[in-house]
Order: sequence, then C-alpha cells, then structure tokens
Amino acid sequence: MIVSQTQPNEFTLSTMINACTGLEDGRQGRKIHGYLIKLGYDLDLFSANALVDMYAKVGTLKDSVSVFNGIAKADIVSWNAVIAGCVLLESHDCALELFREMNKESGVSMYGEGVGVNQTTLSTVLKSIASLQASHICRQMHALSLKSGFEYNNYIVNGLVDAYGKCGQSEDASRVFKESQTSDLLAFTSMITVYSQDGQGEEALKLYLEMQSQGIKPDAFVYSSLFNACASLSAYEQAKQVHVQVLKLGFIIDIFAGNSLVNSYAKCGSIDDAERAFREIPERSIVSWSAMIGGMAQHGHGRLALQMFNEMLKEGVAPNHITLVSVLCACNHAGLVTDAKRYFSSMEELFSVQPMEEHYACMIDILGRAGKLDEAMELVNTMPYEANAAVWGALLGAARIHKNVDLGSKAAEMLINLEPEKSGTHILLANIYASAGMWDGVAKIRKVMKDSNVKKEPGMSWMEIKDKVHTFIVGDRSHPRGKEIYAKLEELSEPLRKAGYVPMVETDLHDVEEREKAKLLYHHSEKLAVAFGLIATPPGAPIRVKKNLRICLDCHTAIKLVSKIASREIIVRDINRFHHFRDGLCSCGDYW
DNA sequence: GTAGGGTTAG
Repeated sequence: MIVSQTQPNEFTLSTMINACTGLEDGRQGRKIHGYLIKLGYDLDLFSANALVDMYAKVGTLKDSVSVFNGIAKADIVSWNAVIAGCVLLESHDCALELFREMNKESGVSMYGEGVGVNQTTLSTVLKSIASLQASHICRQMHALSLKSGFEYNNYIVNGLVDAYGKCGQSEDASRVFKESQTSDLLAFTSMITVYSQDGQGEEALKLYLEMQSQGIKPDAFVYSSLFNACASLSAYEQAKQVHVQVLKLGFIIDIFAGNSLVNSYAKCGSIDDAERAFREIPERSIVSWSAMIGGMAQHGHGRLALQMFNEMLKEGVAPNHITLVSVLCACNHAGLVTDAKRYFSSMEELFSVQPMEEHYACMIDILGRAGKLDEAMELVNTMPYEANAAVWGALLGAARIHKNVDLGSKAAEMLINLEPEKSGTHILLANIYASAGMWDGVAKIRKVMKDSNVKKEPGMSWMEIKDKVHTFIVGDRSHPRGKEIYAKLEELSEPLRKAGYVPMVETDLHDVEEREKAKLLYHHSEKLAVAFGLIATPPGAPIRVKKNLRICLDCHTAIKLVSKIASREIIVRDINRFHHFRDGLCSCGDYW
C-alpha cells in the first residue's frame, strides 16, 4: 500500500513555532516561517501570533514587528505579543506607543469590535512603566486596572507594586499590596524589594516574617532582596540569621543572592564574612568581584582591594565601569594617588571603559584629598563634563581637609545652587571657617541657615544587639537603658579630657546657648550608640554603629580616644565609608 | 497562543 506523505497543516506549524520559541531555536523558527509562506498559511492568525512571539524572544524585534504589521486583523494576543517583544528588548517607549495605538482601536474599529486590553496587556505594559520610572503613567494604569476589575490578579498586583516601587512611590506600592491581600510569592518578593530599596529594611524583614507565617515558601529572589535589607540596616546579626536560613533550606546559593550576601556582610561591617561568602560563590560574576572590591574599598583596605582586582584580571574577568569606580574608590580611601592616576589614565586602553562622570568625580576627590588642589581643578576644567554635585562635593571635602577657605567657599556656593535643600554643605563650610578662625564666617552661615530655613538634617545612629536594632538621636533619653547610657558617657568624660579631648563647640550650628551646645555635642547620636555598645555587649566585643550622615569631626576624635580607653574595636559606617577605630586611631587616617 | 519578582558604585 502506498502511503502518501501528509502535509503539515497550519496548526502543526504554529505548534512547532512555539516549540522553537521554547527551545530558543530562532533558526529553526525562521525555517518554519518560510514553510508557512510557501504553503500559504502565513495569514493564519494563530501562526502569525506564534511568529510575533518567537521573533521577539529568539529573533529580532524588527522581524517580530514586521510579522505583526502584516497581520490584517490583529487580535489581543497579537498586540500583547508584540508589546511583550518591545518590553523584552527594552524598547519601552515603543511598548507604550503600541499600547496607546491599541487603545485607540479598542472602540469599534473598521474591523468591528476593538481588541480591548486584558490582564496580560496591563501586566506587560507595567513592566515598561517600571523601567521608565513613569510615575504619572503608573497612576493611570492603576486606575485602568481598577476600572477593569483586575486589581486582584496576581500579575497586576505584582506589576503595580513593582512599578510604583521603581517610580519611587513606595507608599502607593504598599497600599496596593495590602489591599490586594494576596499570598502570591512574587507579589511578596516585589513588596520586600520595594521596602529594601527604599531604605525600609525593618519593613522588609517584617514582611518576610509575615510571608513565612502564611506558609509561603521563599526562593532565591526573596533572599537577594532580604540581604539588601540587612545591608541597608547594617544589621550584621540579621544577615547572619538569614544566611543560616538559606543554608538550612538547602539552596545552593544562587549568584544574585550570593552577590547580595557579599555586599551585605561588607555593609554590615564584616569584611571577613564578606570574603568567605565571596569565596563560596561557585561561579563568580563581575558583580561578585565588584561587590568584594567595593566592600574592601569602603573599609579602607586599598591594597587588598587592588590585589583582589588583579586576581580578577588573572581569572580573565573583564571589569565594567562600576568595578573601576570601586578600584578608584579603593585608591582614594587608602591614599594611593599614583595607582589611581595609572588606573584612571589607562582604563580606556586596557579595559575599553571610557571614563564617565563618576570616574572623573572620584579622581578629583583623590587629587583633592591628597592636597593636589591645582591638579584637581585642572581636571575639573579639562574634563568633558560639566562639574556636578559629586565634583563640587569632592572639592569642598578637599578644602575642609586642607583648610582652603577660597576653594571651600567657591565649592559651597556651587553646591548650594545645585542642592539647596542639603544642610551638609553649610556645615562643611562652617567647619572650614572655624578651622581658619573665621568666626564671623561661621556666624554668617548660621544666619543664612536660619533665614533660608535650611534645617540641619537630623543625625541618627543605629546599633544592633542580637536581632534588635536600636536607634539614637542627639540628646534623646527615651531608650529603655537611657540612664545607663548617659551615665557611661559621664564616666568617660574625665578620661577623655585627660587624653586631650576638647569639645569642638565652635563648628556646631545648632542655634542654642554655648553651654547647651557642649551638652548636645557630647550627646550626638553616634556617641550615644557607642556608649550603648559599651554597656550592652560583652567586654572586648567589637561595636558596630551605623550613621545616616557623615560622622561628625568631634565624634570622630572622641571615638578614637574611646577605642583606646575602653580597649574596644569600634566600627562606624557613615554615609561614605567605614571607620575602624582601634587603639586610638582610625582606619581612615583622618582623611574622610 | 500573549504576562510577573532579585545583585555591584557615587
């Protein structure tokens, strides 16, 4: 019997195209497309939609759009697929444009019923909104989701939480999340991520507990965000606990969570734990290396950071622009000016990374800190960028260290123009005036701050004991062990005085009486936190403190002496870097 | 048939 060969029909072929998409075989997909045309099936809507999807995922956006444009009567799946293609290839404006066009056709069009939008459409478009950080459009999409009754769909909830979060609207994200009452893992992850990226580490950890109490099983995504929450809180014990849970759950730690863990331990003040975590990552990526090098830089271990960088190069890993910022940063914190110059001038040739604004800012900071103010200014004048706040900030810092009133006032003026709301500029300038004995200048700044209503941003410090984070604000007595803390400071005042500590009352800009001022200064948040550390941890244990601003000059001096008097290692993470106080000295070498 | 969450610097 003769069996005639069966010709594939359009159903078979569209199924095969989907298979190619799944197998990421774009070449095969293209071949089948040829078949479809040859057999005259290319006008079949199912096949065309499959092609739009296939080209977007394993071909080119151009081909995807071209097939889409050839569809006579695109249905909602065609639109969703082509929009998803734009999102996938990060043509977010294109995605929004198509979405608008699609809406235009939502009414009664020349083909009759419009295609409308469904949950898939909104969920896809929300991703573009997140990437573009378009908060205005996000609000519109939210309204549209409510109008369409999609607010309880997990994809939509997750999309809205994510988009609001990326647009910097964490309160809206949190409202959507709470109202949805979802128990979806991805929505929880998005919300936890929003909190941790918004500096609300406590909220992130709380939500993680709630998630567990609901019996939702976490995965590696959740942990990478959680480690970031620990990093932002500088919560070392928390990071360790979460790390133990990851190990217990038997996750072979994935690269993202591993990188977050390295970063977290470094930011929590333990560079040794960070390095152990780093060594345990099976296949280290450029992010792992950058995190490790950046961590060492922040801790002031410049030479070690450079060694790490060389090790990375030996392993054949190419640095990116962030790695090189970290390398320069390492040179900066360790005062390695010559090395920095070498890396800066050869980075393009050796690593094909063109110096960006960040690299210039870093290099200017290095030169300025080292007292090479002329060289720094020359770089400012010759670089291909307009000097930004980072550059003027670096110059202001250099002017403070090297007591250069002219440069200081110039930089401060520029900075106040660029960032009028920040009080730190005024305070640094006051420091410069004070160190030059220009008290009328200090008084003038005090007046300017009062008149222009620039409030000194409240300094806060944190100290973690077991799994609790204790917060301190200047002069605050509400801590349960407040009495003991103040008694400890009182007890320290005599040995401090004997060791040469003189309160630097002059540069304090609080508008209060002189005597009141000395008291305030002595009860700065970082001093309270350190005193608490002394009474709440066993003798000899390191004390880890985090501050939301730069550590103040007076506290820096005092804590150096306390480290000697109390024989304690004291680690303070301020907004810029770590200060390791030991035996009367600080790892920053007093340049920060 | 079309849709979702995570990492490094300043």
